[in-house]
Amino acid sequence: MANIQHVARQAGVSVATVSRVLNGQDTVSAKTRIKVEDAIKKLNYEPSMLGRNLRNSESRILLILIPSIKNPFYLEVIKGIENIAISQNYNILLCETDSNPERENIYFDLVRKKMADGIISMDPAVNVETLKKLAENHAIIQCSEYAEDSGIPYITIDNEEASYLAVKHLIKLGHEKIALVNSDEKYLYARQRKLGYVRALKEHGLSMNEQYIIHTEELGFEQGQQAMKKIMQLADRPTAVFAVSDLLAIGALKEINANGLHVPNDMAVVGFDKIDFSNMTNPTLTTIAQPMYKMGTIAAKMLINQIKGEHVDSIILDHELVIRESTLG
Amino acid sequence: MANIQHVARQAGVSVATVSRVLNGQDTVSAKTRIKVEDAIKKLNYEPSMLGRNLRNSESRILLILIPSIKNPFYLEVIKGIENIAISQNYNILLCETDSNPERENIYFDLVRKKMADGIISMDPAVNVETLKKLAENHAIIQCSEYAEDSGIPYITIDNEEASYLAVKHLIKLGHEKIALVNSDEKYLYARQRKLGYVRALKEHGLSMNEQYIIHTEELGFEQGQQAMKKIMQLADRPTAVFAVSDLLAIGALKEINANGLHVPNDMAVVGFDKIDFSNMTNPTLTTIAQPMYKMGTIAAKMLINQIKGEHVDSIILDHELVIRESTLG
DNA sequence: TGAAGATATGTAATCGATTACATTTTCATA
DNA sequence: TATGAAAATGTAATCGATTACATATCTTCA
Repeated sequence: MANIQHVARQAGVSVATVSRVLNGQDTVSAKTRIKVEDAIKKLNYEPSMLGRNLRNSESRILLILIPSIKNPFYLEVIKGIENIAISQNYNILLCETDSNPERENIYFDLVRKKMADGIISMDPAVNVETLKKLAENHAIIQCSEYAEDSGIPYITIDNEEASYLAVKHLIKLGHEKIALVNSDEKYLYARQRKLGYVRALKEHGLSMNEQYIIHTEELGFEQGQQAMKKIMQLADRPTAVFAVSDLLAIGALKEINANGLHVPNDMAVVGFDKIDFSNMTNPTLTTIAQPMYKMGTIAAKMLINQIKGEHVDSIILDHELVIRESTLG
Repeated sequence: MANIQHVARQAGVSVATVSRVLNGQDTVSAKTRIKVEDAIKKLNYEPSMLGRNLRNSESRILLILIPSIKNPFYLEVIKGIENIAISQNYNILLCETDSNPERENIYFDLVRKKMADGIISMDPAVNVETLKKLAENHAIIQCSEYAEDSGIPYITIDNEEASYLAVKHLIKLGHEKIALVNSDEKYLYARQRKLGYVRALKEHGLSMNEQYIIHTEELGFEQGQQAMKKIMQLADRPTAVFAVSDLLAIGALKEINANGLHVPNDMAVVGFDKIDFSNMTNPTLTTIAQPMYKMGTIAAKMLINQIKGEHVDSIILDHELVIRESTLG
């Protein structure tokens, strides 16, 4: 396959000139530019990014760290990232850690080895210490989930406030016994969402029942079903459930249906994320909408700016309660 | 940041020796190996893949072309690809074309420019001519969707047979008026699945009603709903629907529910792919299971073998009918 | 016409690894 | 101890681009 030397020879110019044409520099005369372009066409030449990248010490690849590709929440964010990336001539390497530190390390190595120019971390299970160390020498943005004191810029929503909003909605509807299906509280977002839940209860004079709080290992349909099973068995059964993920909420919904109970009359359900599925369930799911796509675009812009050496500030985006059948009948 | 020269100097050896240690060659004495390893540790050295890749004329990146990241079918396949890739020291670049030729071309360019070592194409809307031309100089595997006469190896299932199986199942249940929600027949899989549908009808002496065949632009919930709306309006309404994607089937399900009809008593539904969500709907969805994960692993192995210069043969995997509530009550 | 300045082009170093080939060191054996 | 083979290490070319700096060519105007 042809390289820049061949093109130079074919066009009767030096490689420098070819490179100038390639990069659209304006110091090339029209005549030589045409000669070079002809040679390029004739030889079917495509510049190698391997050479260019080495010379420029960049890979033009952005790494996206997610726990699981199966949660549609991430997909919408990724779409946002991707569109910005493409428009700026970057490409994205999607890295699914499965919350497995070994996997994570393989991907971190890509940055260390210059195979990627920066990281957007969306993995709540990420090793914060490693991330901090990496951030000393590399561009990193935290998206959605973040470590507060890490000094690494992040973009997210106000999880506590969103959760508060969801629970308040249920309280306003008259519910007094509200279950919380949360994920492991080792994750910041889980702690924040619990805080919102607690605050809403307190503010409306409702007492908190520890039995009403269920923790799940992962965010999935299965886990939602399991959690709901536990809730169903409670002596003093709640009349509403707030799940911190639509996936959990949909699993819960299925379990409630399986028990012959009616949603929302017997049990109201609120989810989180507003994934596409949440509007396909029967009944449709009340949920908290996050601006996922926007979050992705901004995260990408932040990262690219950071790669350029600019300073970037953390950002908190708005959320919204979307009321549908699972709380309104 | 340290490079191989620095390490060599620090260890008092040549770069060749450092490189040998790096690549685990056994011609290095234990003594020097330790010296070099110490130097590496001391300097916090990480070999740059940019240098290595240029020298080796490889990027160790595999490109995966999918139409939309939103269809969970692809996700499971991708998981399979990813696991094999990682185990063989490759990484995957996920490329969502949105069936947009411009996007597609951006991604093809990555291969032309040596930024990727090969392609797994899963996009039915791919430009076959371009793909064929690319295949002359680059490693390419077609996964799930393929062009028959392209000469490019593929891995897929027997779409016609799978479709036949689905429709036969409905016929056996006594249905005689069966609608087909298909995607655009410019795609091979759509034509194949229609063939299976037609064959099942014919074989059981049922006449084909063109009105019962609906085509959709894309595979999504929306399109499924729209298709079902049309079916609902038919004078002689079918009693069953076979949709060529779970997404379409789930959209249809929603529309049927919205019309106050009962599934499967008033209208039976069969989908295709067995995505996770198909078991969460109410009622759960009868569907054709494809071995998605396995398909991914094999596709990745095929591609890597092809990159190595080996000859690879096309493969057809088994499918399976999964009977659930949407046809059985 | 010729000198200064502007414009166009070329030369060669560079990015950071790998590796063919050359050279040195080690070691067993005569 | 000398010798030759085997083992260890080094030298320098190479992958394919970019770019600082040097040089050549072209304009312009006194």
